[in-house]
Amino acid sequence: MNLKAERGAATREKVLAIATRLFAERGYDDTSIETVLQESGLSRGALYHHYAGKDALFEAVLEATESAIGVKIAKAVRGIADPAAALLAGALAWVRLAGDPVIRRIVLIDAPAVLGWESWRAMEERYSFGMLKAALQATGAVPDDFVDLHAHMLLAAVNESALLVARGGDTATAEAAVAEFLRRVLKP
Amino acid sequence: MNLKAERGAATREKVLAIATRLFAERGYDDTSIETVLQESGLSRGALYHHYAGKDALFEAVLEATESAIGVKIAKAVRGIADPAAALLAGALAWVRLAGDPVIRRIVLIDAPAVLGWESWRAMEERYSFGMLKAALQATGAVPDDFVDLHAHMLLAAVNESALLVARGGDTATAEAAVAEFLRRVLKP
DNA sequence: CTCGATTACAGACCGACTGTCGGTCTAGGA
DNA sequence: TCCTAGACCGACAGTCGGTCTGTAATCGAG
Repeated sequence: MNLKAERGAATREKVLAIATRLFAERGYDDTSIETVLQESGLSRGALYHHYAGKDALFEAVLEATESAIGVKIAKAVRGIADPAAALLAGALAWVRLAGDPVIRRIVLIDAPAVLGWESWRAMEERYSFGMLKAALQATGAVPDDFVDLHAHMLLAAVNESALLVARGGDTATAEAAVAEFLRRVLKP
Repeated sequence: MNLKAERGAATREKVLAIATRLFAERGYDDTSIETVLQESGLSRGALYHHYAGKDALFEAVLEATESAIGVKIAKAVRGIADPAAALLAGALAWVRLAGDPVIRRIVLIDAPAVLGWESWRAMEERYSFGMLKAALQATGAVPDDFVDLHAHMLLAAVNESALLVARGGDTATAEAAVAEFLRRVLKP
């Protein structure tokens, strides 16, 4: 049971890569399973053998993307001792990452509508939001009662900046604005 | 040109109301034109005579909803002289409004994915965002360079709180958190 | 009042898409 | 060697958005 399992994994990976590209380029609705099939050279049956449906395929793509983001942000924060500085570094890294159209379209725009807000939120909790909340808690700058809500608001604010940059806004200004915004929120 | 125009307007209004309810209950994707047709007793031809397509119908629904929101928030702010206080009042009103599933699903979740982020942003600009930005500018609490970006971030943050409340969070806590958040952002 | 133009509405029809289902093939353990 | 499980195949059904042709009623000009 090795060759078979490997082949299966390779197929899943291939489909995942192609689907990621297509979802990012055209969005979820305008990406047909048919196209994924054509570009991957796979048959319908094969695809539906690995993924339960179009939704499930998207969810797998999202999961992989979020995971990759988590790794990159963790790398950007590594070695920074001061919690506030780490928070800022992470936020800025995220703003830069969201310039990537893949992340922009899949994670920020389509995901809530496709998965439903609940599932989307649950996944964010496991990745970017979880990290941000822990960092915010560590700074101790926010009353305990508000840590959760303020973490949500901060993440939303930073996401918004990322989207603005991705639309073609000035990156430098956006990063300065995020830094200033964060400074204000962290200083009572 | 009166009876005909009136009948047309009445039809549009009727379809709009039904579509609004369905979009809010099931979301854009899971609402079929067929269902709208059944519930309104209209024919396909009639609907496509008034609206260019499903997208256009959704856009009309969104426009009407945003407009209604604008009116309500303007009412909540009316008579408050202090810009910062008005900003806070408007934000809290918006948080409460977003408890309405219609607003939640249509404006905050589906709109960006259906219209595309650009068009969604353009419409927000004409309504809630436009008001928030003007109010923020009036407070003079934020450097001119950052007014636009901070307005975006604030709106996103407040939207997020609204979504959390709508999911079943504690309204009182959320409002307190928003107030505190706003206070921090406005005080350099 | 007459008559062409315009508008509201009707519903058959088409193409595209998603998801299902019975079946084939092959690797690898018993 | 045999037999099971998993990878893969492709025809098919059902749904849905959108188009097209046709009909009835209203409107405005003459």
